[in-house]
Amino acid sequence: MEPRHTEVTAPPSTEATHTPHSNTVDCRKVSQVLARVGDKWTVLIVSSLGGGPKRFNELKRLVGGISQRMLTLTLKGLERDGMVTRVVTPSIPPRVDYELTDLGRSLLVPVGALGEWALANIPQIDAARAQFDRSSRPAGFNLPSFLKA
Amino acid sequence: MEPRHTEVTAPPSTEATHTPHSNTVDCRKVSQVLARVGDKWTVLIVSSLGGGPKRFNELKRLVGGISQRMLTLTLKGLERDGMVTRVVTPSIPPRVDYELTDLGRSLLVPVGALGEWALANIPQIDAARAQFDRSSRPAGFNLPSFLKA
DNA sequence: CAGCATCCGGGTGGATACTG
DNA sequence: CAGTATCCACCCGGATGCTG
Repeated sequence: MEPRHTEVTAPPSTEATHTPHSNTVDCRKVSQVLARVGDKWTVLIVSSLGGGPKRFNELKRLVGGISQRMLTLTLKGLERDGMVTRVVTPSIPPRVDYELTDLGRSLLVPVGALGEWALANIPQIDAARAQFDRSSRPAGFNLPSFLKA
Repeated sequence: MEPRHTEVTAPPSTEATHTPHSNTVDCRKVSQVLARVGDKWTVLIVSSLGGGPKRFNELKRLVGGISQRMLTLTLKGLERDGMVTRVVTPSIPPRVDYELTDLGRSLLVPVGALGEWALANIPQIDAARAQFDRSSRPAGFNLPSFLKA
């Protein structure tokens, strides 16, 4: 699909030739971060870890509804991104603790802000949806499920 | 999959019986908003609209790499959520303008904060990824693509 | 306990062709 | 120009079974 949105805010000016990092790259990377934050489990896991280190099944219970597959995968992704640390205690039975890094904790700040926004504006969103559905649905059209939930 | 994470920060205490809205519901709705914000196109489109009203193909060019299908779908979803307005001018050729509502503009604030965070911390993330890949990849394992990009 | 490997269904989203 | 309709490939993510 090759996203190539050269810029979003400012028009391309002629002084963009000598800077080693075109903001195109930044824009792409920001989108990546947004995508990670927006994925189904990341925020839930990071939030759960906000209360301190947790073990694998402990997290599984806290998040609720996640499969081990996705928990493992998401944790590994977060570890790769430097958001969480994974500490193995080779005992029997084995013990693994996951903990937020400073980077992971710092992420909680803007994410929390977004959460606050959501909490404050969900009534408006719900109202808009209800009205939209009342006007448009009878005419016989519907959105794909992933945009409705 | 039925996410039922009763709480994320505080343990379930016995005083959660008389409030009409369990925070379970709120938590689910917040996740929905996060999912919307994190989806592939929403933020890009909302950001593009931040500079003022835009027409359909204008948006398509600004976002860059989006298919009309997804542009239409995402715009309709944003309209349903009360984030953008859609104004049709029945001329030949037809003209349709999309514009952010107050709600949509207010979303740009926390999203901008997240963007700032991303911009500030991407170097750290990249460094963590590079190191992680250097240590773990040789051993012969790899993450699914959607967690790597 | 803490995973990994495999299978597999459903949904997401791109490409293409057609309409008002 | 601004969409709609259809087809289809890919991959996310759940369920299950097996290891150390």
